[in-house]
Formats: sequence, C-alpha cells, structure tokens
Amino acid sequence: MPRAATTSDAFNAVAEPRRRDILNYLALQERPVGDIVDALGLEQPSVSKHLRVLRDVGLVHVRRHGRQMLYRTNAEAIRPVHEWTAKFERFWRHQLTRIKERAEAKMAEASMQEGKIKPD
Amino acid sequence: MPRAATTSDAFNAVAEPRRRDILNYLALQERPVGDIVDALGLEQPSVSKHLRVLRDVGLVHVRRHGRQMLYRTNAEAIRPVHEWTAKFERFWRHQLTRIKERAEAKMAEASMQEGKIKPD
DNA sequence: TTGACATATTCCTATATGGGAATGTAATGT
DNA sequence: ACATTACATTCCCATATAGGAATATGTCAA
Repeated sequence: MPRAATTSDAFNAVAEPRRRDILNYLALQERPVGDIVDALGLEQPSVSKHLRVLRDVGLVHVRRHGRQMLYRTNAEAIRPVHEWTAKFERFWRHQLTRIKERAEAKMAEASMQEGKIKPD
Repeated sequence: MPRAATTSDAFNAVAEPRRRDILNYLALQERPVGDIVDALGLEQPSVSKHLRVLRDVGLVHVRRHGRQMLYRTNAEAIRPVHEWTAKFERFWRHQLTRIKERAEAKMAEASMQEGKIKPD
C-alpha cells in the first residue's frame, strides 16, 4: 500500500511545505492565484495544483471574481491538526519546567562559587 | 519530484494515522514494541517500521531493557506542528463567534414569530 | 469574433511509500 | 551450545505523488 493521498485529510495536505506557505499567505485575506505565484515565487500550474489539493480537503475556499479565482484559508479545517497536537502540549511544558529547574539550580550553584569565571 | 520523505520532518511523519496512534499510545509512558503491537493490532514489522520513521524525526526516544526496546513519545518534536496550527487559532475563533452571532440572530428572529413551529 | 489574460488540467517521470512475507540479529533461559 | 523471545531489516510491488512542459478552459475587451 502506498502512502495515503494528500487529499485524504488535512494532515496529509499540510505535510507539503508549499501548501503551508499558501495557507499562511491566504490567512489574512483572500487573494487571486497570480498573487500567490508572485508572492511565493512558484510556477502557476504548481500553485493551481496545490490549491486543488487544499480545496479537496476544505483547507481553502474559492470565489470567482471576473477572470480571477479568489482563494482564502478556511482555518476551521486546520483545527483537527491543532487539536491533535494540543494533547501533547502539557508534556513539553513539563519538559520545559524541568529544563528551567535545572537552569535555576545551575545559577544558584554558580552564585555560590564566588571566584567563578563567567562564560561569555 | 515525488512527495517529501516521511522522515523529512514531523509534519510528514505524523501524516500517517497509525503513527499518530503510536504517539498517542506512547505519550503517557514508555512501552515495549510488543505492547504497541497488542494495543493497536498491527503486525510487528509494521510497528517497527513506523517506529523507525518516528525515531528518524525525533518523535520518539528509545531505550533498551533486556531484549525489549522501550519507546516513548518525545512531545517536544510535535511542537513545530502545534505552533504552525496555532497561528490559525484566532481565525476559527472568529468564525465561531460569527456562527454564534448568526445562531443568536436566528433565535431572536424565531422568538418574534409567536406561532412558529419548532424544528425537532 | 479575435486576442489577451487568468487559471486549470493533462501528460510525463523519478521516487518514496506501506503492507506482506521472509529473514536477520540480539538478548535471555536452560 | 541451543532454543526461544523480542525486534529490526530486507525484498517485492502497486500506487500516489510534485515538478516541468504543454495544452485546455473560461472570462473579459475591442
């Protein structure tokens, strides 16, 4: 069995860095394809293809305006990814506290030794 | 050019559902491979291969204990994914408020019409 | 209608994949 | 030493890419 299709869900769709770039760019306001091409410096067909994938998983919405197609990010579709990762948040916070604790312990230890040379 | 390797970063590695299952399972405590096999009902070689990918991107850490290999999730490696998605959080919050507003407007409108039949 | 502009699709190809099956390797018990 | 347990790796294969090039579709303007 090959890898799951990029269009199978948001996880697979956002695995591609350029698609994340596009979503970042379209987050603030809707934009025509040409703007994406200019802003990200990609080939137009490449952008159209990425947009197709993003559309298929609902990560962007489209609207026609004359000859242009105005795309915008649908943040709601990113939510499942956010929520899955959020379940791990407390673990890296614990890790951070431990690191901070060790750093503080080291500081205390250093301030005990009066003649110590400070590392630059 | 084909798709980026699953081992190229956390985004690609967690695109595979089974790998997310494994990370969920290993989040609370370290476990030997056999436990993962039993818990998720996958073939042992399959689990070993997924673990290999997860190791390559630093999403799990390993430790040997006799003949077993004890794996545990390294939450820190999930952080980049969390942080990328977090940038969109305010957008779906706004969207939610808008949905709520519309729902409330609809409720108000409904309560104006006294004889209205309620949908079940 | 014809041409220009904006975007989408198709065809091509090298490549990485996940599963299945089989085999390899390392540590333990006797 | 040998069998057993616990994992890891290898080989095979059908399949879905992403990019490049070329072409198709759709919309407006004159």
